[in-house]
Amino acid sequence: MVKKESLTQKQLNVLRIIYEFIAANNYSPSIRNIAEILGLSSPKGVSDHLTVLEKKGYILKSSSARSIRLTGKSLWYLGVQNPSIENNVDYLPLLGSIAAGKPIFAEENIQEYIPVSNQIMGKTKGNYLLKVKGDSMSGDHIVDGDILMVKTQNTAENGEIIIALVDNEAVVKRYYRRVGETVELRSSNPLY
Amino acid sequence: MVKKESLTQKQLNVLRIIYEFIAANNYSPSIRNIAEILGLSSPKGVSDHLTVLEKKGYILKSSSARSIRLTGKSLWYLGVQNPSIENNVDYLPLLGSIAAGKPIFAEENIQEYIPVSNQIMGKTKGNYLLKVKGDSMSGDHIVDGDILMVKTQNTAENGEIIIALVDNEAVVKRYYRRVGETVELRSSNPLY
DNA sequence: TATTTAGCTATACATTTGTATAGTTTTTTA
DNA sequence: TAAAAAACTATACAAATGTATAGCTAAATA
Repeated sequence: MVKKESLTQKQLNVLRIIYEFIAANNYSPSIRNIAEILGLSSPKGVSDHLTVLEKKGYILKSSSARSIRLTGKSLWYLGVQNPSIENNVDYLPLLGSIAAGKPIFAEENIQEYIPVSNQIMGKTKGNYLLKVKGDSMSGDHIVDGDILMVKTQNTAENGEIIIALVDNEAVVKRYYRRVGETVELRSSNPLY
Repeated sequence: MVKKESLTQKQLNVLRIIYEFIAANNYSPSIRNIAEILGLSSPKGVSDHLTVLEKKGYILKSSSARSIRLTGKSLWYLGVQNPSIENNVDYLPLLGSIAAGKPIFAEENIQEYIPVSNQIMGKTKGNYLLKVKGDSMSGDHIVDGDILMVKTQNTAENGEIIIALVDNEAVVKRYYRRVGETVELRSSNPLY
């Protein structure tokens, strides 16, 4: 939970200067760069500001030179595009449903690439987005036209919603392991 | 047409290291950072590489610390996303549901900031994410715990799903304009 | 073959840079 | 009104950092 951390006028000013410097140069300002823009004669003033801004969650910094990064919070607060992203976004392919017989990962089936936050999807390789066709999973509120965020993994728990490849077509089902080697894939819509 | 000034294997390697460092840290590596990754004992070796890479148009640098930037040419050459300027995601606040009486935009209600692709949300200001509480809209497959992507606009069409502020609490309903000045907000779950 | 380029080592050096110490003044807040 | 927080000045310092000097070897080029 983000705490109530409003900024003073001067702190906001420092944040703006950092944003503008990065937008103009593509690398972080040094503490003395900021001091000069503000007209301050000592680096300590700016250093204090940066400490507060980091504590309030508006910037990230390390001890190495020119390493100030703006967080999502500050980018939203400033109402600007991010010149340097805090967390990476991964471009995931949006897979549609293609004619039977062709594998879903065929290039004709990639509709577009959409950036998805790692905060949402994590960094696992092989993740993708899948457009749902049909209403066989409407009992789980997965309906026609929905876009599923699919995590690729090797194992599944009983009862989990999984994507199975049946005859090269992707089907969304619940996974149930049964006695022996058989596996049941169940639709959540009783009509199926 | 971009002129392809070819790189040697080692120069390409340096370029890759710079890309990966920026992608991981969001700020440029120092010359000695690169030397360490390459296993070189002197900064001069890397410095020579950077001079060549800049002459060939793959990087930009200045004399200040950690100021290496990758050019469009090198990003194209590497076949990767731009690690320093990501202009197609906006950071949106994820709003939760708080105790009655407090406005939903209160800072205590901002749970985190999540980057969302402009391909999904567009670039409208004032957009936000809202965590759903309760099942009054389950008929529209909006259920407890879902995250809604909310577009801020001034008008609504009859029958559209909208977020209304009732006593400072956000409620998700369908919007129906009726004769006269009254407006009906309807739940999609008949139990409500 | 002669010359240039690529790719280094080792060392040195002047800045740049983040951080610290020790204060002062102003503005908020309780 | 007293205390705390914010916002500075001035100075110092070690570490980080880009750059330079003076070499070396191997590969590519003319």
